[in-house]
This record gives sequence, C-alpha cells and structure tokens, in this order.
Amino acid sequence: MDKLKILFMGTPDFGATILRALASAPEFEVVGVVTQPDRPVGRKNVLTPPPVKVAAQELGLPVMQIEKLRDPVVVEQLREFSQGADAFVVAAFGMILPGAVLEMPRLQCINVHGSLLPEYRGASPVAQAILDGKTETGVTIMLMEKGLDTGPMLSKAVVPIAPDETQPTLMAKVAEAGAKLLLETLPRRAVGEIVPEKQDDSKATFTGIIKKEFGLVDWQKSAAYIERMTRAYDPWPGVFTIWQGQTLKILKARALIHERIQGIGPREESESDSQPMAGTVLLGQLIGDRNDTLVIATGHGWLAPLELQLPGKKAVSVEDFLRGQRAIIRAKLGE
RNA sequence: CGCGGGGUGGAGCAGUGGCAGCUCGUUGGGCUCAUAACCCAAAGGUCGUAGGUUCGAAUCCUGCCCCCGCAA
Repeated sequence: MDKLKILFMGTPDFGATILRALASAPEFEVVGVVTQPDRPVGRKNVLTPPPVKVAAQELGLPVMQIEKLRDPVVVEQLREFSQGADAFVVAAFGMILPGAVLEMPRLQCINVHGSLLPEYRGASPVAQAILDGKTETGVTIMLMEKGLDTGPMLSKAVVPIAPDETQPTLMAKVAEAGAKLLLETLPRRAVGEIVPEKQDDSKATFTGIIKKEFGLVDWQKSAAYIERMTRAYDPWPGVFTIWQGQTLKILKARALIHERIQGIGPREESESDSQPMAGTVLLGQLIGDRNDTLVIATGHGWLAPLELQLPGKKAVSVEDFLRGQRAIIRAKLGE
C-alpha cells in the first residue's frame, strides 16, 4: 500500500509536536510543511523561525512560509507546493484556510484541535479550559470546512487537567495526545473505518484570541478565578495589577478559600474593617504556617501571591518581595 | 541602532559628590515551661567590570559584561 502523502500546516510548538509524530510514522510521508514567516522576537528583535519550521528543517522537509492566504498569487504558489499531497493536516497554523485551499488536497483537510469539540472552538481552547476550572479537556481530530472548527469529527481523546496545570504544561499534554490520536485516526479514516460525526452546534462554545488586557486583575473576581488566570495566562499575557503606578506581575498565587488566616492586618486598627475592600493587601499568617505572607482581598476569598515581579526586576518569591517592598502592606491594588 | 529599568553584605531593597544603610537571614548571648515570638550583641560589602572627571565617586562621564520590563 502506498504511503499517505501529507502536507503539514502549523506554526508553534503544538504544531511541531504533531509534525514530528507524523514524520516519524512509517505509514505517512510528509511531502511539505507550510508555516508562518520568521518573526522578530525578543528585546533584540532577532528574526526567529517558528517552531514548526525548526522541526521541518531538522527533519529535512521542504518548507514554505506564508504571510497571507488571501492573496491569490500565494494560493497558486501553495497549490504548486502541495502537488502530490493526498491530505493536508493542520495543527495550530494560525491562519484561516480559504475555500480554495480547503479544496486542494485529493482527500481532505484534517485539523487537530485542542479541545473536545464542539466545546471551545477557536483560538485559545487550552487556556480557556484552565480558566474555566475544568478538570479535563481533550483533543479532537476533525475534517475542516469553511466555518471555524465546525467540521465533522473523526476522533477524540480526553486529557485530564491537573490542579496545578499551566497553559504550557497542558498544551504539551494536549499536543502529545493529539499526535497519538492523529496517528491512530488517519489510517482508519483512509480505509473508511471512521464515519465523521457531525458536531452539535447547539453545544458549541467559542474561544477568542487572548489579548494583553485579559491579564489585568479585577479584584472583584474570586480568588479562585484569579489563581486560575495565573495558570491559564502563563506565560503570556501573564497576570498583573497596578501598584504605585507600576505594573505588578503575579506569576504564581494560591487561592485561600477554606484556609484560616490569622493576624491579618494591623490589629490595632479598627475592628470594623473585617471585610476589606477587594484589592487590599494585608499581612497574614496561615494557620500552621510559620511565616507571614501577603494576602489580598478579592470578591470572594483571599489570594496569596507566591511569586511577584516589578518592571525591570527579577521575579521573586513573596518572602523576598516582602524584604524589600514592605510598603505594599495595606496598599490598595489595581489603581 | 525599537523604548525602558536594573546590577550595593547570604536574600530583597534604600542611598544620586563627602564616615555604606534598612528589612530579613546567619552567629553568639539573654528572656521564657517553651518558641519560629521578644531583648541584647556580633560577623558579613574591592557598591557588576575597565577607564575618565574630581581634593574626594556607589553617586557624574565613556566603553564592556550580565539580568529584567514594554513593544513586536
């Protein structure tokens, strides 16, 4: 039996994981890799290739880099580049494929999506699953059509979400699961063993592109939610608030819902402020803990930051932060 | 040349021309039934690095190294 010839499209690490798996499987032949252009990255604006390009080059595969797919000239170049491909496999490509591209391969365009569709269609399914406090999410292999992640599904795999899961760790797990599932699914699909299952559009939810301002803390939210933000928005955009006119990053934090805190705040102060305003920073001590720590009032429960960072400074533990920045005690954050 | 912040005892910071400081930690002593709490004392720094200006530089100027925030 001839090997299935695949054109791969992807951009970040998620895509690179899928690509490496495809390339290592004997049943397939990756005939080409399409990815986004090298971009200036970091303080020095060093032109950096996307992870998928790096992986493709290591594998010795031909690479085509595309800026925009709306351009008919580019579409024709892609048609040329994809000659001989039976199917396109798309994983975190970062571009919407126009109809003309979707019709190119002899068989189908197949997508690896980081959620259990129809839940979390769109750009940020993994981060959203963490943010929502889900205990599990997954990955779906599907046939692509014009709508965004609306195509019929071929297979799914569940991925559990650990309590301390961060976006990068979960992304890696979902990518691994996706790679494994794709390798199982493609051959079965090729022999007609899998019947595509239509998505129940009434149950669909949508996740958009994450924006910088999503990381700004609203202290009226619950401590649990803010803690999930620190894990979902790691490493970008991160979670931050305003203190003394500066951006204060909260890299790691713990939500205190049931824990008892003693010695909160200056006891000599009035007894009436038992319910401080959200965003107020106090010094407290967890029962059973020996050291004082910072606790921040939220709309529901206390948030205990574990790792903080001021602009231009290194990220430090709350203990270190407290050594040099005691002025934060009793401050009101977010303004 | 994308914009900007920073490198000061073990840690985190203050100090912006004239004796190097604060909080925490460390060590020793004291208090205490006891203590991670409290009191007393001590140790610990060529102020990133090379040069320059100055009577005098952590502080001003120049080069270099390293760390970090923003933007993309």
